[in-house]
Amino acid sequence: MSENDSNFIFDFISEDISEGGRFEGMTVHTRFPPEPNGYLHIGHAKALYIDFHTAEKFGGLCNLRMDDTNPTKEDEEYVDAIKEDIKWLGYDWGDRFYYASDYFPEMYRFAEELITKGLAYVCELTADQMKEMRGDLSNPARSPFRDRPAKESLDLFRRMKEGEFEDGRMTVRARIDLASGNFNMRDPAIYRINHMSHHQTGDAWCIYPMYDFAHPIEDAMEGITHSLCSLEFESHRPLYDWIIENCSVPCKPRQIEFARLGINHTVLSKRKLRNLVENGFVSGWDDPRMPTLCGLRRRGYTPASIRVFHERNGVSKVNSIVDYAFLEHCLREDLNSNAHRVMAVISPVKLIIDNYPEGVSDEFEVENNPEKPEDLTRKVSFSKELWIENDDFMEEPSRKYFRLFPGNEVRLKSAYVIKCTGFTKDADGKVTEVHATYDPDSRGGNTTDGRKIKATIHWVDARTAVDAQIRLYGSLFDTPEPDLADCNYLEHISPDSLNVISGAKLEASLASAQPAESFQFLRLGYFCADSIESAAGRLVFNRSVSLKDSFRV
RNA sequence: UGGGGUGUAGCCAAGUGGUAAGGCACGGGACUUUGACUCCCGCACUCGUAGGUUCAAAUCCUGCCACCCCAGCCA
Repeated sequence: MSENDSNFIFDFISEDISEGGRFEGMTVHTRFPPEPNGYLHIGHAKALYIDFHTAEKFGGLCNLRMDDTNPTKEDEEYVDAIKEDIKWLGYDWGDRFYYASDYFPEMYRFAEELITKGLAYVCELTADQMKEMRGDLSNPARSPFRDRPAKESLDLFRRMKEGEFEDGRMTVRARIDLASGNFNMRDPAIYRINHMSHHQTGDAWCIYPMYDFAHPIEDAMEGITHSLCSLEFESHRPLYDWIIENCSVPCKPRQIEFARLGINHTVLSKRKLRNLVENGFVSGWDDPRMPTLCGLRRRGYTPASIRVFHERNGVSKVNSIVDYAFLEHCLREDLNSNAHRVMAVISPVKLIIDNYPEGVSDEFEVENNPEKPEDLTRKVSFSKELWIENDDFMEEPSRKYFRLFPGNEVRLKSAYVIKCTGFTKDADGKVTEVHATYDPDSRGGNTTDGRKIKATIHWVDARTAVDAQIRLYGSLFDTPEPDLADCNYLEHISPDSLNVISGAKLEASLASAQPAESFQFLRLGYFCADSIESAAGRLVFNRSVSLKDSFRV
């Protein structure tokens, strides 16, 4: 784990499980409770990291639970996607996979218990009336049904469950404090009527529990000791505790809140992301421009890089916006030490080695990763005609340019030292071919007379090169913080956030690259094999570029 | 205006009465079979702010300021 693996949550938990603490001698148990109404994004990965890592830290367990108490917004499609993304990220919930809906029967009984104790009642205020009677900062809320006898509420609640009433006709409300400064305590609704088929329970229920009532019960049913959630639930904690205190649940979990993640240039709102998908601004939840886990996966992000990103960002209660550059740093670091390096020429120009025999092919052993000799080498073919990067040649070298220009020597990575002898241009003055001679004694790239070669460039054999399209992905958004701006964020989608470059040349070894396999390309950054087009041999690669280098204005 | 939170560098973040860790970004240098990577060096006399307590305060006390969350039958 990271160098500084401590945070305020750990401090609370340590205290809780030590002598005299509320969970003395107990095993720490956490849970990750997504609502299956969208795909997981990098922000959820922070919660995943916190939930799973915290459990692990204390030798405990973390459950995966679908928080599916509102069938209106949820769908089975998301359940599978969420599980897949969590597995990909590398977290394991073992056999502890649950649905909040598993506990609907218990929740119903706890609601009955509250009513029986006079701590809840059936309220017939409409949504609008309830809003009107909610009160304000200086006036308490009201409800004419608050003192309804328990027997009557119990009867109505049963009839609600039997489907006797239409949607919205009545609710069950916890009887707490209509004058509380905390609006969540002003007799919050705990059950509502919704005649809708649920993706797990079908038509078994037409009343569904509200989050504030359901969540503490879900946690308690699973023996969760620490219910970690984001800051916006801080003012719900008194209600969480009230439910735990007044229902005869099997354990008393403690809720601890942490700040959620913000990343600049990045929208992390499920609602907005869904909007992008549904309106066709992107190709889907896994469009590589999306901050979803599946999008990042296609973009070439490795699970380790995302985990490390959150690990190093730390956990606090400060609403913070992390630089996107930090995420990129975490990826580069991982790729640099773990990904195979390959050669690709994005903007090719032909290099002809005039003194190299025609029709002859040679092969060079190139290390896959200089930092990891155990990753061995691959063979790269070489011949008289090669492709090199357009900007590795200059007709008139500028100051401090030490790559290829007439008269200059340069090393072809792992191959030979060559000397530029000339070039040809077309009618438009564009360089079409660069000519050079090679030093036959420099096989492998080392000179025999000890002369120093200042620059090394990458290349691809023209005879075996694979043609490719490179997709350049920039940020989807141009404003620094579209997520924070209360404006029409769709207006801020950068029209150039996707740019396709054709005619790139790749090393032949990439012909068999697997989708979503990540490579590091010498000098060019990092790539991910995204998909292989049906047209034979055409690979499509994503190239992630850092924002400052991107082509955006 | 009620309740709940948070303020340490451009961005994260440690720090819990003993004289401001670390990372990103940035600037400089060394090295290099890629100008990448790696490695060095630099980057807060001061912790939102004003006072107070103390030999000593980012840490304790008081006032003020700024920002975030809460009045869904969403989660």
